[in-house]
Amino acid sequence: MAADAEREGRSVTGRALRLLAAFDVAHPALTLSELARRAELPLATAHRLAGELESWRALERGSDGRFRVGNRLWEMGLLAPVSSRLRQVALPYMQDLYEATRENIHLAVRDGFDTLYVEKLCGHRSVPIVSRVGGRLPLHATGVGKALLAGADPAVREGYLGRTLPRPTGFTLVERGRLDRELRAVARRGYALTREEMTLGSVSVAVPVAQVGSGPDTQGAARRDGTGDPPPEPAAALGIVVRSHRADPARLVPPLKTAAQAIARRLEETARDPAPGLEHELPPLPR
Amino acid sequence: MAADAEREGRSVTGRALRLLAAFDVAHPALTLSELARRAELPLATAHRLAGELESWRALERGSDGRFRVGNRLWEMGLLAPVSSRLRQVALPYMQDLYEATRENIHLAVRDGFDTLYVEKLCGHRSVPIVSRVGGRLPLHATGVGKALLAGADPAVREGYLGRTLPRPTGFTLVERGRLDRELRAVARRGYALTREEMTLGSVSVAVPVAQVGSGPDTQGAARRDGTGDPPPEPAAALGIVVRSHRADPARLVPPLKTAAQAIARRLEETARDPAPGLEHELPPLPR
DNA sequence: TCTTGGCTTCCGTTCAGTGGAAGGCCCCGG
DNA sequence: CCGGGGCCTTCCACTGAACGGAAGCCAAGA
Repeated sequence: MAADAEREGRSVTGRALRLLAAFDVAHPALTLSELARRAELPLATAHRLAGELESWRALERGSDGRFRVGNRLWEMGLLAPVSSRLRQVALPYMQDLYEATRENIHLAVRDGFDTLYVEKLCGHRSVPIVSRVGGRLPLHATGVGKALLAGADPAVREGYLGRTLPRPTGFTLVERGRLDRELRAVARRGYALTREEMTLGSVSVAVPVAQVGSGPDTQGAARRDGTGDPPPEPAAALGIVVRSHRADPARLVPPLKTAAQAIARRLEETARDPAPGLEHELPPLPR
Repeated sequence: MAADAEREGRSVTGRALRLLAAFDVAHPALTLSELARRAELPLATAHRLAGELESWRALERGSDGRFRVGNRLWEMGLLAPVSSRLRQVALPYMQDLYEATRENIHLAVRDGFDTLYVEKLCGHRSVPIVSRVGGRLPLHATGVGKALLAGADPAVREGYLGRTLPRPTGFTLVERGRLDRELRAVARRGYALTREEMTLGSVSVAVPVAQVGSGPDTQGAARRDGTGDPPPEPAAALGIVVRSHRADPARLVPPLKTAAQAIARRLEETARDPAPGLEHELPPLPR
């Protein structure tokens, strides 16, 4: 740890990124001193680096003197594949699902040991829900999370199950054996069902969105041979959250599967073609 | 320029940010060499820095060896106020507008001399449109842009009008005098109307979302006195884009104004209260 | 008035960052 | 089969950019 701490912040880039990482949902705006404290940097250093980040508009400084994440960084972030490809492709299908059900529709990916929420549609009428776009929740307690974990690389599943898992409600499965069995069932069935395992009163149904042949050239050809590579981890998971007293959530599975398949297909298609129309973009140089 | 170029990339932070800035909509995935060329950095330097950014998950490297913007950066970006406050607050009202009209609903802010699109709702049925969340378009050619420019600081308006303006269609107003008159009219009316000035066949209507008293303590008190500070620049603009043959787009103004007012009010309210519920967030330390 | 806490600037020291060069890999064309 | 041209990676001696302690400024509060 001493060695790690030694290594981590030693590089300039590292220090700069530590400044950025000092922001989170609970602290979206920080004074210089707070920033320095949270990033564990000397004030003078934080001042210089934050100033530099500001001049590049990675940070912005409000009239109150506080630093916030800058529009430039937000713009950059939108270029991440989760947003610019996955979200883009999935959105119309998610909207169809929303309009048909008027419930919370979720799109998530696995990021390390977390469910990372990529998009969420909800109206006034939907169950209020803890998820947040860009937010994280444990994999084992959410519908989309179980769908992702069930399809994940065995090594990842092992690693996940080998830890002490948080237990948001009394219904959350945390014992290794039961959770493992549940995940196998999810994999077999092709969908995950979660009953109040994250939030009391909420039930969720989720299906994986299949990863297409990873290369850009596996097109119509018969998937290798019958044998082969273990099935690739799902690209994402698509889920719906409803009130627990709603009749038969399993009824939602077929439309979910249809949408997931369509998304997977479109993901594969768009993996090939070049770039969409470019416009009038990212013009101003900083400083 | 020589001096600028000299200054810009000289700092490590600068170099790192140049790497990030090498990505754009048309180039969301870059090989190391492309990255180095686009950032104008020696290959060895780009290699080292990109590796460091990767270890912090600001960049990710695909199985094809290409770098892409990382999920971590995307997550960070979502903490920017445009997304975490403005978008958050505006979204439900935008959805109401969408459900009532089924047309493209836009939320945008001014960023320098550009319209920066913060959110966009559109269904299958809406006019296909050039805007993109996180994308930029000229201020003078779009509905939201004109609403923003009309309310902007006079210095900004001056600066904008003093340049040579792009002319996406034959209907775009680019002569200084006419555009200036148009902007005054927009300010007087309280809404902007754009007829095929950006895209042939599309018309848009937009209203400003008022900036609330900037301090967190101007609450109920009478706005200073009658005299005072020039009216603050709008926080954002809200707009609808429809096909040009649709009857009377001005009919959309009242609902837009209502929504914009509601958004402004909620923005003011949420400016005060502390932080929303924090959860299970940003857990893993890199490397 | 004095204190406290936040912010900014300065400047001499030093060590992290630099980038040319060399080597490995793969693909293509002769 | 070999040579050339992409890519990517690693190495390492030099050097100037980054560091951060310290001092000074300002505003709020006691």
